[in-house]
Amino acid sequence: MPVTSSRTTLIEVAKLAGTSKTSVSRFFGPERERLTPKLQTRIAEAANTLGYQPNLMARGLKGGGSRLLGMLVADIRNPFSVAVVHGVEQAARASGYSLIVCNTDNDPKQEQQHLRLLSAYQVEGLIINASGQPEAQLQAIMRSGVPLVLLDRDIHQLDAAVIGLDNALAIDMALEHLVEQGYRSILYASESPDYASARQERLQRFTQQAATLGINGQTLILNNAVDHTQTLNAFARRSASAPGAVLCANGSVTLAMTRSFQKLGIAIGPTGLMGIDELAWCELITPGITTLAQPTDDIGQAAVSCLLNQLNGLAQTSPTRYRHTPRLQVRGSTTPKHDPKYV
Amino acid sequence: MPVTSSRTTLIEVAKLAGTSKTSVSRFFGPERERLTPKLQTRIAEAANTLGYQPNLMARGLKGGGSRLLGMLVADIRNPFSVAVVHGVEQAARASGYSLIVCNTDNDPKQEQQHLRLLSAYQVEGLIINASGQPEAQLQAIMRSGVPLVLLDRDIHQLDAAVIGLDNALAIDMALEHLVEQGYRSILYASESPDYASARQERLQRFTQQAATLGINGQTLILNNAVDHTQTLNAFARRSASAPGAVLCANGSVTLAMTRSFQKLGIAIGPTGLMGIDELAWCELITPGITTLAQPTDDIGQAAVSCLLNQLNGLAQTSPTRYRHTPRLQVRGSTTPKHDPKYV
DNA sequence: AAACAGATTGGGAACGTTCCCATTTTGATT
DNA sequence: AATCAAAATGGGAACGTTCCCAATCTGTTT
Repeated sequence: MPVTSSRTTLIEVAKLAGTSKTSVSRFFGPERERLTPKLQTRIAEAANTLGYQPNLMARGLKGGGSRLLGMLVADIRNPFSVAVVHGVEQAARASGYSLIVCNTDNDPKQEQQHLRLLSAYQVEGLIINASGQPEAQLQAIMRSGVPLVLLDRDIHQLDAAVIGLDNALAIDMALEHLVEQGYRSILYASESPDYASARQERLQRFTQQAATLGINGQTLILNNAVDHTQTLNAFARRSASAPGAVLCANGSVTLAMTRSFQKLGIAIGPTGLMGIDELAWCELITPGITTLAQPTDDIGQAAVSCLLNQLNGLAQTSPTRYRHTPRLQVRGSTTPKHDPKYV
Repeated sequence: MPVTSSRTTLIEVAKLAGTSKTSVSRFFGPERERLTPKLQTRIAEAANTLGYQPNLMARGLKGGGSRLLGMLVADIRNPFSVAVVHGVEQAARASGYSLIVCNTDNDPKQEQQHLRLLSAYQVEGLIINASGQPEAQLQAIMRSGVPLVLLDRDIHQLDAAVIGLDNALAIDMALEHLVEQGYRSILYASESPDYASARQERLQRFTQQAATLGINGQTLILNNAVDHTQTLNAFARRSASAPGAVLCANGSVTLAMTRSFQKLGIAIGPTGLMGIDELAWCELITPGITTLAQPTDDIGQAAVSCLLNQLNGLAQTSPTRYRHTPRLQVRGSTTPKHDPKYV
């Protein structure tokens, strides 16, 4: 056994098996069945003793396709993103694709760089959870024939499918639940919507529906420059007379709000607390935080199958939106202790 | 602008710039400085108007190296793993490498498959957080000259560097803190050590040090088959007379134990609770859970630089272990309310 | 037995790049 | 002006695969 053996190639396997490179190539491709059983075993043996691994770089070079999917994630430390990555990876693997995941840390600069990188690796499809609005780059990528799917966040002037939560429905479900529980005044807490379309949609639907339903709706835009505890405290104290609830636009907002509740000594429940995105610790905070869980595996799978459809020429007629339905996970944080005489 | 333009190549850029492919190749490689400024601008312009992207597959094929690092993660939904991935990615990017992350979901079968895949992509280095003991495969990879680093979990009979927490030190720090706080009886909760060397090391150090320090040390091995609440309950009730604490071997154990504390109505603090691994929610559980935070960014960086050293021929003389020091994050869960008359 | 169709196999070009080496250009020195 | 060294540039082979097409082999039909 050699101390350092450079990688074995197709040709060496062919030589050992006493056949041609073409046959070995076929053996490892989709045409294995065209080979005589005898030849197949001979090749299998040779490949085995040499420990042969096909070189996917070479395959990717010559027409065969790279069998790679690329994924751009805005924040890999966000549990929601990780859950979706997990779903995407499962689905990709199941279809014989591998995944390169790039994390942009919400930095448009890094986003641009990673996009260049991914297309340099000849990925066959791209799943984008954007931080900025890299429309120009993405348009160029689409023009070069690489299918592309947007995750959670839309991008203006880009004709691509968007996959994510049904944000309007989520807000509706949350409001319905909160109202049903007796809350009459609702504070919607969100990070700055900026370019994140999901945040925009949720915020917009909230203000719209609050008005329609005749709820006293307020919004609180988080922003590390400004301290939001004032607003929150005022809101909670007022709700001693009429129960109010805080609705959090996503997981990190839920984290921030829970922290603030504790710091300010606001009782959870009497003042309601609810969040979009399910998190492992939501059941641990007494009395448990009610959430809308996103079907992350479904979302990941949808992204991959959308890509695969495009790869197989089943291009959708027009860019579609795939809206997924959240699951309501009721816990104690949305049960006011009051006699619900305000209903 | 063509509706669908197949990818532009080096040659097309050369033609447009009125030069040879070699010069263009140099322009995009490390030899750019060897080119006349005039030629450089000419190439830059041509590449720009054509929107040229070097094809990394072709580069990887012909000697130039793939500039890819591979990483195998046992459980991507574990926040600790994600944090390390994040550190690795940062460090890799800083050195001009990209990262393919594969998640094995703790399944040795998938692990094997992903290892095959990664080496097929000609990764130049491999960072392995193993689920099983794929020694044979890893030995083959090392023999083929690909440097390799183990993360958190050692593998028998493999001469590779191991990077992770200084497990003995972590246990010592935890015990010291708990004893200082007045706890005299400590229950060490861990998942089954199996092949996970970090778990083994922690467990072993615990039993050893408990004996040395004259602490009443018990261990509780979690296991989804058996219900552990009995043991925990008995332990907590007994500690009404002499304060006891539960030490959790890692983040998921901390999660499980916190759940159990709540379900059984055990007061956190009077019965101590402490965990290895810092988690976002540990400060939210009243009165806050004391943790030993792992320096995940440092660990990720160490893994990459260890790989890079090997790539640059600075092979360490013998496989090393890089042991990192945890940071103690004290919170209320390790403050018994008792008058410390038992000290 | 000859002829033929179909299945099986093999040779060679091509993919887009890098690297070796040869060639040309530049500028300094005699 | 001639010579020479160094710098700059270019041509061609090679990397390991896939795919096209040609060559061979099998078994069946006339």
